[in-house]
Amino acid sequence: MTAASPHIQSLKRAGYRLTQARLTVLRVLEDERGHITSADVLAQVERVNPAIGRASVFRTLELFTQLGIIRPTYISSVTPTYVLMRDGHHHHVVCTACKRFFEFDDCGLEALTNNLQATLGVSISGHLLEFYGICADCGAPDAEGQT
Amino acid sequence: MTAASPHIQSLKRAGYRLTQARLTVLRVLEDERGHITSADVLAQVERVNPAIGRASVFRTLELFTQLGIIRPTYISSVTPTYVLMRDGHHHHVVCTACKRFFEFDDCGLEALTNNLQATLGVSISGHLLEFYGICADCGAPDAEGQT
DNA sequence: ATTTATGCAAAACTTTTGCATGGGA
DNA sequence: TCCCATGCAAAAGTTTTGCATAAAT
Repeated sequence: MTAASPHIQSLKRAGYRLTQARLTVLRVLEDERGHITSADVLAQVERVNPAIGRASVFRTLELFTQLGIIRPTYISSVTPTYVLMRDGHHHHVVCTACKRFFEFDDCGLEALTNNLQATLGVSISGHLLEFYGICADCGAPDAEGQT
Repeated sequence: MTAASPHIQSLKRAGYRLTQARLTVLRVLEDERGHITSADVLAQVERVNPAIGRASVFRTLELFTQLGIIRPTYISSVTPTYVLMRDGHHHHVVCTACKRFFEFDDCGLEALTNNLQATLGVSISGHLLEFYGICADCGAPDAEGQT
């Protein structure tokens, strides 16, 4: 009954109730290891617990975004892809051809973060770093874009 | 009538035609200095040239995204905010409270980019770096609320 | 016992098609 | 001239309300 996820902690710390809808959405997000479209969250939640309404899923996604638990990004299509912000940050490389992504941990942005906080007077809580490119599998066979 | 913007160059280099719709959308994007929602692009284009249809605006935004000229991101709301990718990259800090953003140029990600290309075998063409935080105006030096 | 959060289903929007026609190269 | 790209308007989706009720704390 104790909240295992640190995300649940921030939820309660912010004064929100831990409901079935929120717990289910969080589990779906964590099961997908942090990359999932809103449409898929909707589908998974319905599969796991059909009693949960779509509206609650969207309301939860918005709440989680506000709390910095997740971040919507556009990998492809209209539907946003949500990434889990572990420790407030997330980094990946997206193949613009096949839309696959490759996460990586070390971003070395601590210095820049501190620098920006000092320079702009902003209190930074997290970041998203997204690289775009063509993965090895999609690799350019044509000779057009030489870098 | 030569294309001044380097973005127009990449458009033509990729074999696409320089049409009124595309030129107008690009101008709107550049006028807004690189941060504008799809809804605002739509509105601005209609204002500048009512003859251009909504569908073409969306088709153009998608094309520009594919070409790496712009990148959709979620600053707030359902509507994506498009950022201009000058030289393929873009960096900013977003205040999660007032949604204002602060661009900055130096990201120091060259080493990481090379490292990722070598490690993952990906050919990287650009990146988006987004910091989240509370700006000086929104962040009360005093703990609680405003007022 | 209090409120907050939910579910439902329709309403509100945003984005996408299909196709004949106009406009670039 | 030859096609690509457009415009139109309806269709297809996705996300958001409003409100009575359920359920966390």
